[in-house]
Amino acid sequence: MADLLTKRSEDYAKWYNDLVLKADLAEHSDVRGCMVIKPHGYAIWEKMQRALDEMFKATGHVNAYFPLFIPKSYLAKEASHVEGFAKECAVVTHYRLKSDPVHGVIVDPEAKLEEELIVRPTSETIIWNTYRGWIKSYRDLPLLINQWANVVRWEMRTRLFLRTAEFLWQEGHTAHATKEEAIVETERMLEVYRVFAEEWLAMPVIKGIKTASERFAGAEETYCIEAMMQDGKALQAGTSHFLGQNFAKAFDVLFTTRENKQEHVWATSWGVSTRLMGALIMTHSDDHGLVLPPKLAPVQVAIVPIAKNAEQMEGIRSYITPAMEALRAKGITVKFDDDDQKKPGWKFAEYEFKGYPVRIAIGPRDMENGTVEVARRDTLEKQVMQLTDIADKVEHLLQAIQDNLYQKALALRENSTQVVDTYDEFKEAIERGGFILAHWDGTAVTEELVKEETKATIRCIPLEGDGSPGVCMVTGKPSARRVIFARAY
RNA sequence: CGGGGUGUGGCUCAGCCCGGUAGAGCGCUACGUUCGGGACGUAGAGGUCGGAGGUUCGAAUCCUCUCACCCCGACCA
Repeated sequence: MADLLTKRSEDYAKWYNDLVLKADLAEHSDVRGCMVIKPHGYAIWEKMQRALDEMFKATGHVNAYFPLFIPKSYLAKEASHVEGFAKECAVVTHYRLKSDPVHGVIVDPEAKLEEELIVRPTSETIIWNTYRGWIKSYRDLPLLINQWANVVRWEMRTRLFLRTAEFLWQEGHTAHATKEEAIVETERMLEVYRVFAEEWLAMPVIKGIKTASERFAGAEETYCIEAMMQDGKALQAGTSHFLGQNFAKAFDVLFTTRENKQEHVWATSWGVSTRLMGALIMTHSDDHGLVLPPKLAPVQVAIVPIAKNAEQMEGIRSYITPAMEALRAKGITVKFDDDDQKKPGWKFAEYEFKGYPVRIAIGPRDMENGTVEVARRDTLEKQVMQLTDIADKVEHLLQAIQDNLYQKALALRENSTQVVDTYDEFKEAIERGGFILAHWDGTAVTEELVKEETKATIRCIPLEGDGSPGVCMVTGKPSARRVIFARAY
């Protein structure tokens, strides 16, 4: 069965594509750059959504929904925002088709829109245009809103989950009375993302700030969490932006202060997308298929009965039912696979490939011995356990798997992080891959030079870790602290 | 948007150079034997060869155009 999947060591990109397709996570649609997210993939996304949504609610946010279509003129109101997104917008120019003897249907030339609409690449503009009507006084602030939505960015090159023309995400958009409060919000949501990445995805991340060239179009400051994939490349897993008063000024959003003065509000926005699915896959999965952290697995425990006939099947069912009930009482999701069309061996391979964290097999031998066979996906270890207290044992095992995945990913990142002081060392280090901590003089010129010569970009200026000053590895000019360079997705 | 590649049953591909009316494996259907790591046997079903035009007695095969997808570059959550 190993030949189902390209090995990571042979071709990492192909391994990823094969895995996404064969684990039934997603497939390409007939529309270029777009994907169909299949039930197994979507179930994982739903678990991410639920966990994040609860975290947003717990930090005082509420959900709303803003339109897919945005008047073209809105985009033009914030200068750097236009520049960032204009090149990749889908535009709606007509609102009607008509039948045509040759082509079936054609766009009705009579139905041209007076003002063309763009399909949102992100919603800052329409949201801030709306907020103008909602915010009049400091009493209306802060305004803490999130939306779950799809957005479209017409990308040249796409990859399932990592970069698609249409993707699903959440975007938070908040308004505040003061700069300080907006920055606190930006940092708070970044921390929410860190906790989510580490505790749910079991994916260690580094919190940092983007350089000016990597900053979100329209932001004063872009914060991010950066993760390292198994091939040593960096992946931006989430961003949180301090937008200053840029959008408030562009859309005229003023509020009356306590002192009865008119001021522009301060804004943030933050988002994570279905790209996290790609991050999840590339952080944990192996040559045997998908590996899911238990907290995000749609089904945590698959139970495979080994039965020759319906009678044995029922015997096994009643043997294991108390344990299943005990597991479910703990909130653990369990599937008893009584499909008699498929053989146990087939099921083993299938659950392994699709990343079910724990598999329990029960056959006649176990029935005699009062045991079950428990297999864990992360290490592929199998052991025979007494049925007694099996729910407790599995609960602990799930936790152990969650922890192990995080620790393994952390160890990989630490082993693949290099500290260098000279540009020559850097050029060698970047070929080995991983994160490189090096001093940088803070200029876009140096950043661009490194990018051109090595294809490595500054992933972020870390918020934590060694913050001691030094000199730039390229120019020798003063550097405030080491930054993270890497090749990135 | 440049450079390369591929389109043939559901999937992976052979056939194309050198034209003669489409094949394999997997999957699928039925029946039987099986069932502790993707079982086996027997019998079946399933294809406008991406699309359009052309050459020819005859095109999956040759020519022209076109569409889609994949990989590599320039741009990006």
